[in-house]
Parts: sequence; structure tokens; C-alpha cells
Amino acid sequence: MPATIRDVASLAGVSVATVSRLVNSSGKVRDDTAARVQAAIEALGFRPNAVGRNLSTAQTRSLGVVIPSLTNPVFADAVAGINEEARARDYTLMFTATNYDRAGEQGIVDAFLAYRVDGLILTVADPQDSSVLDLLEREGVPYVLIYNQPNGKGRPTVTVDNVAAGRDAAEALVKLGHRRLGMVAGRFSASDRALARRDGFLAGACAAGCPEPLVLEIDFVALNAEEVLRPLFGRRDEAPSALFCSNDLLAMAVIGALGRLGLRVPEDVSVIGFDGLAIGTQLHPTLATVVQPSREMGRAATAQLLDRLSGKVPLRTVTLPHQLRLGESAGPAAKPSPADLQDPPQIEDEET
Amino acid sequence: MPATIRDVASLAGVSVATVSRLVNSSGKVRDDTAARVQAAIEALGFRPNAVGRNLSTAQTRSLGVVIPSLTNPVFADAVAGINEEARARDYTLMFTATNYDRAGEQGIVDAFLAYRVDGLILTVADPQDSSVLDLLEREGVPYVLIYNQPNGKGRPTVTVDNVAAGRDAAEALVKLGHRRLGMVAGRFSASDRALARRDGFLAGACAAGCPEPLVLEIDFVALNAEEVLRPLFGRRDEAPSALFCSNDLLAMAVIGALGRLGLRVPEDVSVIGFDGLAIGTQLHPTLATVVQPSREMGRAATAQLLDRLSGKVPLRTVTLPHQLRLGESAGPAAKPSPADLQDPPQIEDEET
DNA sequence: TTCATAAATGTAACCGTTTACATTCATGAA
DNA sequence: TTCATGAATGTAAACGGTTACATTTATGAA
Repeated sequence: MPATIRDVASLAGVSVATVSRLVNSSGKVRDDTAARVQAAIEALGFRPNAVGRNLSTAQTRSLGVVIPSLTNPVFADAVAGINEEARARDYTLMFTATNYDRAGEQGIVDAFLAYRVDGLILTVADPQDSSVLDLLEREGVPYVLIYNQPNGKGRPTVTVDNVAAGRDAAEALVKLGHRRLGMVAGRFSASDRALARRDGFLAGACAAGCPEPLVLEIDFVALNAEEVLRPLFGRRDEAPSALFCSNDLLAMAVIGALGRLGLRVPEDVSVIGFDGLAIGTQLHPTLATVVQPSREMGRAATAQLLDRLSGKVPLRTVTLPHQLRLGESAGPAAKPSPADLQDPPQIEDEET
Repeated sequence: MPATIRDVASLAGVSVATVSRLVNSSGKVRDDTAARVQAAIEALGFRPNAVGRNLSTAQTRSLGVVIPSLTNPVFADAVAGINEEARARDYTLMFTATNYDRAGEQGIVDAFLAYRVDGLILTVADPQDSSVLDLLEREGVPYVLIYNQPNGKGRPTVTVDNVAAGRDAAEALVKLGHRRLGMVAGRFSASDRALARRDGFLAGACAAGCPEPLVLEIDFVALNAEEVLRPLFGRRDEAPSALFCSNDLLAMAVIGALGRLGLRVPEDVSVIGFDGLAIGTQLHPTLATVVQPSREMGRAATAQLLDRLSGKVPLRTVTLPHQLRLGESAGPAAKPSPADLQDPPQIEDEET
């Protein structure tokens, strides 16, 4: 129904080649002809059909974006960055969320490949062992991961150093005087980065000579932080005085749950999250967190992919700096030295 | 480079038509031929090129999604719903956020039209006066709005009744004993729905015989709720005892700011938000809010659009039910009548 | 004026599908 | 065996652009 390039050509009395040249500024056309063609274009409301063009040029100027979920704002932030960069360069985004459904990844990528996206940006469940990524390699379709932890396979990723960040979180808590640390995480099976953060956190705690932190795995969807935390704080003397949460959303829920359990943050328990969600700075107490530059990560991944698409710059793994933001939710441990002195005896009593 | 239908056909020793019939189950092909073709498909790793198909069939099985921002989880929720429904029906999503840039809407929709999306789902700045929507009407491309408040122009929308919802919020607060109400909103110029909520809220307050609530407009991006609220609560006896926020994110920031101002929620000030973000139920105090079924709105809009695309069901405006969720952040007004008398002295005590 | 040259424009094949229509093949009744 | 019939398959023309190459037109030097 809409006008085609041929309609324009015949109305302007020129050939389709001339119209194409004008539309794409891909060749010279005399001023008066250009005017005639332009008039025809406007008269017909001609809008070049990208499908035809894509078929002919064998590229679509579109990118596929695959992330686990939009429910966690951290991904939304990354997509915002991707969106900005893509738009600036006149690329269009095909988008989908997998809802952490590992099998679903395949179907989605299949669809994107059918649409012949020029490249993809994804966060997958397991980059070490991903049939989707294998497929992309095989088909030679360029892609960049985000959030996924770099890995032996040398897959191009834009991320922060999750291990180091986890260690930093531990060190920050230790510096505040905490010794009994704990970690609350979503399902590790769905998040290689949460796993890396845990490793770093445990290493940091260990290096500081703390007892091995307790690690709690919480189902993110059927979230009931209160129930999960209650047993942990049954005996205050054994309970952790500081909790590291694998993401900010979880940290917010944990702070809420602690409040409902009658525990004050940070006076009774310190909490530090991960992500650096903007809303964290608005809460009371403000949320201590490890900030990762999500928007920037989205931008960087997109920029890299598009650079690769024009020119042949190879894709590589980029580690962006994370940053500790010590909000009010992380405070000094209560009575540092007396507590430390009293703890060991208690423990030994128990053992004997 | 990838195999085409012709490659498959010649390898299998059949015509392209047969391959096409098999791939799309659009005609009969004998079992043995089918097997041969199937083998060829697998041998070559043939993946039908959607671009070619789209050109030929003049439809793309893709939808354009245009929303103001992903930073507010409420939109992310809607997109999640859109995503689910689209995926279930084998449609692909082209996505972009406008960042509340009204002029940008045009470029985005132009791009989507160039790609020949089969339909669009959007939230625009001003549905009353939108060149984008006019364009879509003119081109006959089906679309459904979400969040946008229904309007005189009869544009198909999936939303809640924002006016009624605003009124409900006012009534709920009044029922809790509050009389001095206030509202905090983002920029009305960017949100017709915030405007509608305000209208309803004011109407509700008025109907209950309350003094006209103060309405504060806050720039959402350069958010500094504390500065904005401080003057308001300088004189406690004149300050509102309950605040209605035009969205949950804002409500969370407001609660945080009140905390920093030394005011307790809900003991000193009640706060009620709008959206029903999931995280609200995890906070402490839990967030009182008007719940709108965002995910469902996304689903419904998509379902409607897709129904329209197959079959000729006309598009219409759907108003989904909202629901008051009275969280802990909204509590009874402090000692209705005596408080009014005692408040001023208390403040003066603190000041001296 | 003539001609070489460059500028402007046109022609038509091609990109990878679908599909109307034509053709061939298999089947079973006569 | 023959033939009508329906099933299976093939042929070729779209779809809406791009672009290599051919052709025409304008320009200016001789």
C-alpha cells in the first residue's frame, strides 16, 4: 500500500536508481532533478522500506539484545545505555528477556538470527557452557556479553571485576570492624556474576582472618527474606554483624526484613549491596553498595559492537571500574574489641 | 554466506516451492521428499531468512515498543508483559526509550515504520496532541497506548482509571484521619497520567472537605527530595500529615527524605505511592500504594494488538482495575483533634 | 563546430522468500 | 490398459530496494 521507490521514480520522471541515490546520498544528482524527486517523495509520503533495503544490502542496522529480566533495574539501566548508543548511531534494537529460562535463550537467538540482526548483546545464564554462544561463533555473528564474568573461552565481555568487587565489599566491612560476615545471594545457578562476587567476598573475608561467612541462597522470585533471615538472627551473638547482598534489590529487601525482625540497620546489622541502583541513594538509610556502571557498560558494549561492524576492530573483554559507595546502611561494628574478646571463649565453650 | 532456500532445494533435488512448503507447513509434501529436504536443511544449517520472507509477505511479525524510560521499573514491568505475550505468539519486539524527549518520538516511530513493524505499543508524552499518533493513524498502522490516560480522540489505550485512582488515594488517607494532604509529582508536562492522578486526588480531597492539598512538582532526574520537602515541613502545624506521590519511585525517595529530615513514616507523615512496584512490599515500612497491573497492561495491550493483526477485531480502550495496597507507610493521622492543637508547641520545644 | 571527458541518469540483475498457476505423477475405476 | 482425478511438485513472477554497468547528456578545450 505505501509508495515504493518505483512510484516515486515514475512520478518524478526518473529512474529508481536516481531516487535511490538521492535518498541515500550515494551518488550525484543534479539540483533540479533532486528537487523534482524530493517533491515526488513528499507528495507520495514515500518512506523507504527497510526490509527491501536489508535484503539487498544483506545488513539490517539492527542489534539483538538478550537479557535475563527487566525486573531488576540493573538490566534496565544497561538497556538504557545500549539504547542511547544504538540510537546515536542509527541502529535499531530487537529486544527480549529470557526470564532466566536457560532453554529459552536458544529460541530467542534463533529468532534474532532469522531476522539477521547485525550483532547481539547478551547476558546469558552460563557463558562457560552456552550453546547459544557456540552457535553465534559458528555463524560468525558478532556479539558482546555484558555482566557475564570473563571466562576461559575468551568471549568478549563488558563487565566489572566481580571477584575483586566482592573482595572489596568484604574488606570494607572488615575495615568497619566487622568480623562475622554473611552473604545473601540469588540463585547462583542463574548468575555467574553472583558466584564470582561470592568467591571474592569469601576470599576477602578469609584474607582478613574472619571466620568463613555464611552464604544464603534466596529464590529471587518467591522472595521471602524475613523467613530466610529469622533463623540466622535467632542467636544474636552468633549472627553476622554485616551482610553482603549479591544485588541491590536483594539488599533493599534484606534491610526491610531486618527491620521487621526488629533489627536496626546499621546499628545492629550492616548491609551492603551490589549494583549501585540510583534509588539506593534516596533511601533512608542510604544504601551502601558496590557501584557498577551499568549504563556505561551498555554503552561500551554497543560501541564496541558497532565499531566492529564498521571496520574490523576485533571484539575484546573490557573490565570497567567498580566503585564502593559507602552508604549509611553500612556502619561500624558495635563495640569492636570487647565483642572480639568475648566471642572466642563462647565458641570454645561450645566445642568442649 | 548462509545457505538459502535455493541451496537447500538443489541439494535435496527439489524446487524451492517444496522447501518453502515444508518449512512453513503450507502445503503437502510426500514423506520421503520431506525427509530428503529435512536432511538438506540440516546438512546446510539452513535458517530461513526473515528479511526475504518479510519482503515477500509484507509483514514482519514484529512490534515496535516505545516508552519514555526504562529507569522507572513500572515501564520495565509493562515491557516484561509485552515481551511475554509477544513471545508466546511468536512476535519479535523492536524497542526503544525516548527518555521523555518529545521530539525524539518522531524519529523513533519513523524508524519503526521504515522497518515495517506490524504494530506499535507506546506511551507518549501527550496523547491529546501527538504528531506521532496522527502519523500512525494516517498510515493505518495499528497501535495501542499504555499508561496514557484515555482521551477525547478515542485512541486505543490500556490503562487504569488514573482519576479514580487518585481519588481513592485521597479517600484512603482521609479515612485514616488525615485532613492536611499533599501531593508530590514528577513533571506534569511529561506525564498525562500524573496529571490525571492529581486531578482525582484534588477532587477526592475536596469532596471530603479537606483544605486544598499542596502539590509539589519535582524534577525526577535531578531528584533532591530533601531540599524540596524541607520548607514544607518547617512548620509542623501547617505541614501535610499525608503525602500522595505520583509514583512509587518518588514515594520511596520521599520516605527517605522524610527520614533524613527527622520525620517518621507513618507516625509523623503518611506516604502513599502509585504503581505497585514489587519492591515496595519488601521495604520497611512496606509501601502503601495504588497498584496498577503493569505487567498485565503490557500483556493486554499486546494481546489486543495481535488479535487485531490476525482477524479484524477493532482496537479499543481498556481500563484495568487498580487496587489500593495499604502498606505500613500510610498510617492513621496522629490524634486527630488534640494533635492539631498540640503540634505547634512540640516543634517549639525541639527548637529551643 | 568537434570531440574527449566527466557528470548525470538509466537498465536490469540480484538479494531470499512466497505463492498463483502449471505441470507431472500416482491412484483406482472403467 | 486407459483415463479422470487429485496429490505432489515445479516454474516464475512478485516483494522493494541497491548497484554494477551501460548509456545519455553536459562541459569545455582545441
